[in-house]
Amino acid sequence: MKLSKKQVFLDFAAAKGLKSTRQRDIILDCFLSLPQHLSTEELYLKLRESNPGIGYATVYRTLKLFAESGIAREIQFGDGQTRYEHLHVGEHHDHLVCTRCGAIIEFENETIEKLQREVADQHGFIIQNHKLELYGVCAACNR
Amino acid sequence: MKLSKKQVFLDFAAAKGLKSTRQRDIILDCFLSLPQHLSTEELYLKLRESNPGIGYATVYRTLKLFAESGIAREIQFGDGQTRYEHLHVGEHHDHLVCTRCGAIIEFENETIEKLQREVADQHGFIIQNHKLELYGVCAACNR
DNA sequence: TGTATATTGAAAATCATTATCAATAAGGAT
DNA sequence: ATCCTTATTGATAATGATTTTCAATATACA
Repeated sequence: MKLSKKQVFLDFAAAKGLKSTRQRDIILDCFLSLPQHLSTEELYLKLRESNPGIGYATVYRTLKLFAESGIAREIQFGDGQTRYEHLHVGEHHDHLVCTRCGAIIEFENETIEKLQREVADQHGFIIQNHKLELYGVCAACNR
Repeated sequence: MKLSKKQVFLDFAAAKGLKSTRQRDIILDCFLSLPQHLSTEELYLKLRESNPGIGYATVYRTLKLFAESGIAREIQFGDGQTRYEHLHVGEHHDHLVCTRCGAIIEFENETIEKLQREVADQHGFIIQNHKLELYGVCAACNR
């Protein structure tokens, strides 16, 4: 059975000798309960609603830990803000980004992934991860 | 016959009513003579070697114009700096980025592009451009 | 309970980029 | 050639996101 993201992070923290803190627990629960692609600031504002005491720096630090632990991934859509999305180990998806309304649609395509691996092989390159984003106008915007 | 990038930019500038300036000419020549994927700062430093008078802001402004004119494209590899690469109209390539030595290898794959268009079609999405980067360890580094 | 160490929050610092603005340069009109 | 309008420049200040600093506090374990 697959471990929950929460457990994955707690294991990571334990292995790294991190102490468990109230703030990290709160941020973890909040992060997991919210939708994908949140920017640090969005999460911070959300957190403040129920926990006014939490500092900006702590949110930044904690999100970086999430990324390091593998339960989240940093993404950038060119708007100058780093966003974080949930991530199961081994899971991967790519994005359609609407340049008009900002909507983000996720997709997966195993054929594309296979071709990527072939390209990498041809160059003797070992892929760790990848990023694929298609920018354009979404269905709702182009009518 | 295909227009040179230099001519493409000059046409763009003329159409936009921009005045031609010594600085822009210098920056254009320098940019075109240097390799791909230069950051603004790298180009700025290179320029200063032969033209100490050119200001930082001018380099930023001019590179933005290059991107607007279509002869260059902004790319970001997650290191916090915007880079610019040369671009012929209609030309497109993707990147293998070595996370160990920082090497950037370009590739093109028409099959992947076709699949991308299919994915977009399925979502009623009109692609304007795309970004595909494979991060990993290059051949030179993994031996 | 004591102690070593990780963590926190507030504020200052940093880094890349952008805006401001007075001085200058270009390109046409006269 | 000179005037005039407008774009451009460079220095500097401002911005916005992220990081660092550091003293105070909390945690884990002996």
